[in-house]
Amino acid sequence: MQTISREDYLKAILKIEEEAGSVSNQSLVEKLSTRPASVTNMLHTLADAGWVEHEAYKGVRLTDSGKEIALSTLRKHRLWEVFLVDKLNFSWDEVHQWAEDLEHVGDEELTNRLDAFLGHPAFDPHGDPIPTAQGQWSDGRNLIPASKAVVGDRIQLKGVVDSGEAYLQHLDRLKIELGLILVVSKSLDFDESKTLIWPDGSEASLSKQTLQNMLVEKLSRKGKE
Amino acid sequence: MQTISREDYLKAILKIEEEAGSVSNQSLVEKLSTRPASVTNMLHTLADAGWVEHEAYKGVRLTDSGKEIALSTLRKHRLWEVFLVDKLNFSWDEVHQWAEDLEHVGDEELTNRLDAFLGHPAFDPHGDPIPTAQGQWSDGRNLIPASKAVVGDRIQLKGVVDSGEAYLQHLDRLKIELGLILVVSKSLDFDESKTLIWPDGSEASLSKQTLQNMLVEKLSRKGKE
DNA sequence: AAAATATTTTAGGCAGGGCTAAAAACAAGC
DNA sequence: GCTTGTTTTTAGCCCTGCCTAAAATATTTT
Repeated sequence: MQTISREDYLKAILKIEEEAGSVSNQSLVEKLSTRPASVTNMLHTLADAGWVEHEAYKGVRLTDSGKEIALSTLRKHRLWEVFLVDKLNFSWDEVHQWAEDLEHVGDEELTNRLDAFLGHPAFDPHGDPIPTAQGQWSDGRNLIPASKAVVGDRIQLKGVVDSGEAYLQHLDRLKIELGLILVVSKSLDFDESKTLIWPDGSEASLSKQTLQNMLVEKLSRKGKE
Repeated sequence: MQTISREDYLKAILKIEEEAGSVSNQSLVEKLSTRPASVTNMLHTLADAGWVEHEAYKGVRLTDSGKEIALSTLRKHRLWEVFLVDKLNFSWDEVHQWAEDLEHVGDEELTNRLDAFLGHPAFDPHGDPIPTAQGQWSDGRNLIPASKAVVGDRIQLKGVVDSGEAYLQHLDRLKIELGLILVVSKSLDFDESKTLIWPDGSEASLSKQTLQNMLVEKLSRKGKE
């Protein structure tokens, strides 16, 4: 049985704060696949440590020190993911679980050396931004879901909303990977699917679902990036 | 507080079996810096899992499956040490603790990829042999403690008996590292210290203690390896 | 062989995280 | 404003590994 650490909770709270604004017990139950009572327990632990502020029945908020730990853990996680993909040649759908373990190893010094060894990557294998050693991680990019692209657009895949194994493997089967440039050739309004053209000239139609989870950068309609 | 895992116990039992032949509760208490009751507890756990055979008051012995796990853990530990030194530029006295954590991450697949990435190293940064994926790890080398070398011998440092921080840092201060070739120029029988000559011509006298912990290969008295 | 010493095991607890079942608080509907 | 239903918390217990203190077994000394 894989036990969920304090850091895992902090990371989850951080993500939910961003996605939804407020963090309920329920939202943590879902994100972490655990039970309400376990969450309540842990929130007490985290509050006692000064990492969150918790008001019974009202939800939870990261304190500054909690956020610092969450970002530092996220940084380690994403750097190790880069290591696993770039150096050990794992594919992007295989790395999450190991990174989950690796993120609990090492201190700031080790993390910084790993960062340097990897060449200070800005994004992980799923296109998620890697926080800096100083805890900065404003994305800076202006990405939109591919579902928002219209006919004629040249779009480049820069990230995914869902980095679950199933979805990533689905993209693999479609020969879609980070950096790939596609052109929207047709848009079926009734079911919101779109037909896209690959650089090699082949084309295929992607479902609304698939498109919503692809984060793309819109390149100029004809020219270059 | 850093908790000692089952694998750590198996590794310790393996080492003590080799060093001393039989493994007492006491020997584990010392090697793992813990308490007798904790050891007894864990030995029950390990025996229940079928990894050791334990007879009360008589000692403990690894089973085949226990030995397999111990060797596999040792392999992971030593490969990660190579990673930390070769890739992240840590020094040989800094890596043990992190490797202790890293060895619990990943499966055989990850370990084999790490092994390949590192170029299938045969020895870790302290000169200890790295077991193969098949659990082989006969050393093959014929190393002797430097204390056994006599005047005129050319010796090359290939390993250390004690890989504790203090000893390794002591060697660092003496500009002694793995691979270094020294020549024995003088031997003081009364306190068993020896004077050695470095490749750059400088010389220094090492104590019996220091010499006993250096594992060297005796090169031909004049020629090459 | 008895006494004294050393080692190992049992007994009983602590802490971290997890769980179920039941109670309490909040939110909605009428 | 009361009833129903959902969410959150409390209560009580499990498991792993750790600990101390005390009892049991070995070993050594006399």
